[in-house]
Amino acid sequence: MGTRRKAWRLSRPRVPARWSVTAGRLPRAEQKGVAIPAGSGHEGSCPRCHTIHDSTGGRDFMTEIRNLSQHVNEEVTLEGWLANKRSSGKIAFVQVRDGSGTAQVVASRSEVDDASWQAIQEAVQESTVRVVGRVNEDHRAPGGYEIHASELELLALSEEFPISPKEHGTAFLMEHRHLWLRSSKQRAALRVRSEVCQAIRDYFYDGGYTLVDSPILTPAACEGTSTLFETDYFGDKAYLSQSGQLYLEPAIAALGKVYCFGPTFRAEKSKTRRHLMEFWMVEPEIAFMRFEALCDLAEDFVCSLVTRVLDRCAEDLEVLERDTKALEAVQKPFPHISYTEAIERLQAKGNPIAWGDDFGADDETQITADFDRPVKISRFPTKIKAFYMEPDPDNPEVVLGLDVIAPEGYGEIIGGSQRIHDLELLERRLAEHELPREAFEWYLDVRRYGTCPHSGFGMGIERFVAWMSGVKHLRETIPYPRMLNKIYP
RNA sequence: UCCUGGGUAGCUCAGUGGUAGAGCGGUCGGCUGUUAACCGACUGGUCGGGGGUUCGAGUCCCUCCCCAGGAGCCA
Repeated sequence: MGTRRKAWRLSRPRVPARWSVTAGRLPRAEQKGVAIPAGSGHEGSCPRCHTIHDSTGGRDFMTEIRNLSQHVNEEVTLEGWLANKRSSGKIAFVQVRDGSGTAQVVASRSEVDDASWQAIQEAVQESTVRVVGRVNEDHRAPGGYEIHASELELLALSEEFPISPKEHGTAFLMEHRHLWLRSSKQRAALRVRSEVCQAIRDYFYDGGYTLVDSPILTPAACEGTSTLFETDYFGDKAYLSQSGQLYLEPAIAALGKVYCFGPTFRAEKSKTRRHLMEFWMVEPEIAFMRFEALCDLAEDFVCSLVTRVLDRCAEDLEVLERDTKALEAVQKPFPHISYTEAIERLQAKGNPIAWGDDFGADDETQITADFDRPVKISRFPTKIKAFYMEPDPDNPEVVLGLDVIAPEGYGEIIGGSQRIHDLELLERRLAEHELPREAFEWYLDVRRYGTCPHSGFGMGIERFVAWMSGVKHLRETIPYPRMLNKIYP
């Protein structure tokens, strides 16, 4: 290491980055101590919080910054990235980020050894460091806790970090997406995403659903409408899945209530803040569920997720400057209007839309503008919806389809329907949509071998996370967005 | 694919026909409680590519490339 260090170009400490300092994250609800069984190889771990014993050198316990409040007046060891540094000659304030939070480290010239002081001078933004010091409560420190360093070791000097303290354009940031992830708002949005995904799994697990993974590589279009990514499958054509729904329907006969949750792909040349080429979708499908129950499920599901995010992501929402009042208003029941009523409402506002037209982005915004929570719209004209949707028994011109539109312009977050369970009708619809019958034989089997009414919906994860986070563009709700003609990094 | 707005220093931008600019960054120096620290000095350019008009083009014209936002489609 010593020889390596000499090879590095020494440079002066950099001026602080503007990245916000989320110091000393308090432990989340689950982060309680875990008992470490003897002989597990982790005997060195702190019994009060998840810490990692550094087995390579038998050094002190390594503490996660989120747990600092549990170590007041104790000496701790931290390893992390230098997020920011300010210096006044004989005293330095170093913000260290370890993934669990950011902590302020205070180093006085008179209290650290020469090597540590030299390391502090040399370390630049995003260098990795090891800090040993005592945890103090101090109102002057962001987060309320700071570490008075006794030692600071420069583990790896960083090259000049491209993301500097002042503003950057989105094009530049997207080129550096892998580095942009380190900034506070990006970290907060990804944590919200993680929480949403966990909440989804918990909701369905607790509800008795079985996870049924649908294939990514499929032989044909699911709905026959979207443009799909094509790939070679040993000489045959295969397509990246745009929905798992069709593969879920056979599974309900085996497992009753099922869901899939994974990436989906659309090759449409959509270039808007509400579209990605690769996005994640969760799709429940339930045997014997009729339309009204589906509407209730979608509503309950959304409310459950919103509550969970408000409950567990308060700190992240603050970093994101999300107005949580708008989310707190999301309570049952959601307004529920028919497609026809939605058209009438739009026309009353002077919108030239006609019955039979599909809603555009502006139309959706106009509809939700009247409400403070998501809006359910149902019973769409048969011809603008997918082939598998069950006709309304009261009016065969419309189908038992449901869209849930998020407020604040985030658009359609849920689309679902009761499915056609009658074999003959489904065969007719396939023909009307000019879909290749032979490719759907397996799908028709669901109706041949003991059919039942059933329903399901799909929810786009990124749109939901964007709505929760108050982020305007979906690209900031997924770690590595795939966008029109853009696949780097 | 179409519509609109852009491309000037590492980054964000100003510059509407006459010497290429600012802030931030970077480098050097100063500062013992900083909060996007601050103060001083220094550093920084194929003005997206090509062609044209002009005594003279970052600026006007043509063309191509790239980026952003939106439309259609959807989650």
